[in-house]
Amino acid sequence: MDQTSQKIIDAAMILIREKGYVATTTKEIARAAGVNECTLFRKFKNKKDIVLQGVNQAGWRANVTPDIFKNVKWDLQADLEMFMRAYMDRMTPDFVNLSIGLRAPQLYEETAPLIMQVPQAFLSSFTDYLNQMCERGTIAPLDFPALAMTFFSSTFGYTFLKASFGDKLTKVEKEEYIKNSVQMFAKGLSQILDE
Amino acid sequence: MDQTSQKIIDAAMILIREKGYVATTTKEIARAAGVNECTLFRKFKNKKDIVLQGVNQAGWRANVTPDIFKNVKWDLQADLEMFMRAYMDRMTPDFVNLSIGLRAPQLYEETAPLIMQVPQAFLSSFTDYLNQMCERGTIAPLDFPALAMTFFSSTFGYTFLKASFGDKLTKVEKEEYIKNSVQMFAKGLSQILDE
DNA sequence: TATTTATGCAAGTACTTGCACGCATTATAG
DNA sequence: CTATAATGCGTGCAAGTACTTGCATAAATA
Repeated sequence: MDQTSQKIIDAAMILIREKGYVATTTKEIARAAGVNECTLFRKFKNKKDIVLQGVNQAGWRANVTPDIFKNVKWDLQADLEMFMRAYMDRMTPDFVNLSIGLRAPQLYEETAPLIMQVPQAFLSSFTDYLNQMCERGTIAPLDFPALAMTFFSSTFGYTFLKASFGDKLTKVEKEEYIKNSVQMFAKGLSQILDE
Repeated sequence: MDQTSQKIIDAAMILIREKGYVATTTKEIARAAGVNECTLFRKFKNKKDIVLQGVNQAGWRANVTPDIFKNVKWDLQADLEMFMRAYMDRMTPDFVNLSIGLRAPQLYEETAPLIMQVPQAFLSSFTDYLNQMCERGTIAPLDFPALAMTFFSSTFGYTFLKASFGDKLTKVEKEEYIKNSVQMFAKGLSQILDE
């Protein structure tokens, strides 16, 4: 990937996360990239080609991969915190807004599988973790796919809502949210064994 | 509101939730409404005016108001189920997609406060509920704004993810999700008192 | 019946869109 | 230094954009 093409991709992705795919024009992309508009079409097939190459670059994807969940301590509270924080640290408002900006019918079919990779990685890693905790006897056998979905939904939900509405919806900050949520989840999950 | 104007608004809102505000053209709106394009501009100031009148109509807002949370039974498990189900029944994929379609910089500033009303109504109603449950001695005093955010985030998150990815992300169905989530939340909230 | 009102229709405005071309200039590599 | 490739620039295009205008017609209202 040569420097000019990269500048074009970067400019396009930034504009898309600010105003969405449809509203982003090739003229704007060119101006933002500091190149002439026709250069876009020499480097890329068309506008769609630019963003498809963009979403396939590691730099334009939130770095939420299964291996960030590797160093678990098999301590429920500590691990839940790690899972939630790992997602929130990597899924910044920028990535949330980019995901939304890519939600154009013209390309959603092609980008959705990529966007979905992050939730899928989180869910499968976390379900695995719960299963192993169950095998270790730390938590009771439960519907782990459903509970993993609950935990992820609350993690994703907070991230998305914060990115969308900022402090106008809630003044609860990230650390306060993680602390209280994890405490409740940990108790909700482990309590069953105590009975 | 005369019949023609209503047809125009309805057509516009449906198109917007399918392809977003920017990608929806006035020509399409007119065709979908079965009227001539120039009629749009006789009835409304401009394209933006159409959707602003739309979002201000009750029919184009998810009917999540504080009073649907009124008939609480002061039974934690039952009430949590009611809260979550009330939101999910009313916030259909259609409304989720409409909210996303309205996320255009040209009008987000004006629509965001309206879109935010639903989360705000949920959060404040639910925080009130937790406070009253605390006064009744059913649950221990905790950080209720944070925990309300957790509960709402998981409710919203599931709804949003299902609307976005359908069954491709998770096979966990609504009732299964509600049942397991509520059970964990109820235990996570009430358990503190047991100690 | 007479008059207002709502609408359709066709044409046209001014502007933007993605995209293509030729040509001059620069940077790079042999 | 020379040849090749990459780029900037202007121009142009066909189509599409939101929006307007003038006029005919039909329906509702007086």
